[in-house]
Amino acid sequence: MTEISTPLGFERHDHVHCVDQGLLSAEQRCAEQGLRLTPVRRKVLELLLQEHRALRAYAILELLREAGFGSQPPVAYRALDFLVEHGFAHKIEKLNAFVACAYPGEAHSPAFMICRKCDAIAEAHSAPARGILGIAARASGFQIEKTMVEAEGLCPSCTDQPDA
Amino acid sequence: MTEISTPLGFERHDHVHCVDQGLLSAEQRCAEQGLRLTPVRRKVLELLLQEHRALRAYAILELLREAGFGSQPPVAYRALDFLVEHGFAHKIEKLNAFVACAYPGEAHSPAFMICRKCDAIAEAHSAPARGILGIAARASGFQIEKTMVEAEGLCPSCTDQPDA
DNA sequence: CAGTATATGATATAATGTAACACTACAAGT
DNA sequence: ACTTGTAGTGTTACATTATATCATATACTG
Repeated sequence: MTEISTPLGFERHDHVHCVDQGLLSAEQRCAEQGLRLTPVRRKVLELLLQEHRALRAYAILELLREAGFGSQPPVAYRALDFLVEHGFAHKIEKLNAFVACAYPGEAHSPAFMICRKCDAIAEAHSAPARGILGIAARASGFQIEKTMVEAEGLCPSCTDQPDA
Repeated sequence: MTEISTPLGFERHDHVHCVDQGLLSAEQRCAEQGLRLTPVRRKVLELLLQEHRALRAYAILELLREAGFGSQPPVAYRALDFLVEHGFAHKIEKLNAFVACAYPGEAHSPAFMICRKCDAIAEAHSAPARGILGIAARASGFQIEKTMVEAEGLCPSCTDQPDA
């Protein structure tokens, strides 16, 4: 697993660095904030970091089983809830699936670009509440707490190979 | 059902007008574009127009059953697919539920404000592809085809009654 | 080390969504 | 009118996604 592989932001990169860095920063932040990065939670984060794709809960569950953890749905969902709640991962609503956060630690309002062909996912930032939506919200008295942006389309590789 | 009721854009309004107008404009557009607004589809649209809330597929299914239509999941999902595909309704991914489009006919990229307390929903416009997200997409070579924006928060009524 | 809070394991079940097939309604061409 | 094709409906069966609940285990706190 040391090769340069799957796309992050659709670009090739040193993937081991991703995983190690991701786990490390999660450990640090949990220590700082008194959160418990238990074995299951750590494992799930590791699994997510290994893919720049969204993993579905039951795929994670299967991988957990292989790794010797409990294999009933709540095991995966609880770990995912923890990771999402604390910003280590995000849920892609469109796919009912989960990805590791690409900018852990930084407070941000993520926006996802989802390739409809290969399911690759890149995370960007967004600020919908600053634009027209924010204006509409203020006008109507709606208090925005969280926003979710997901864009569907074609990633660079799939654009280049329209028939593959 | 003639009273002024549920919020649209969180404001009181003449709801009968909503429903009638919605059905009428759908009929017109279907006629123009050679689409078939069959009884099931029309009924589902009517059900959605009656609520400015998201209805889940199985709730719709139940209402269809009461109205004498088929009551198996595909009946509802197929009608919903039709309505969504042609812009008469939208799916709220966050809730796995559906709402009637508030701006049928107008090409638009909807943004939803979802009250986490009472589940009321208002539809606004958005243009995420014009902002930071668009820049990120162009930079990475991602071709945005469709975007989804959902904001979670508190609607005006729920803000005013923080404990209800 | 007792008591409390938090996390895990496991069972069961709920909620959401689809594949596939038989049948029907309707439009188009002859 | 007849037949042929297409799209829509109804139904069965099943797949996928998610939770409630309870029992057990583990970890922090005084």
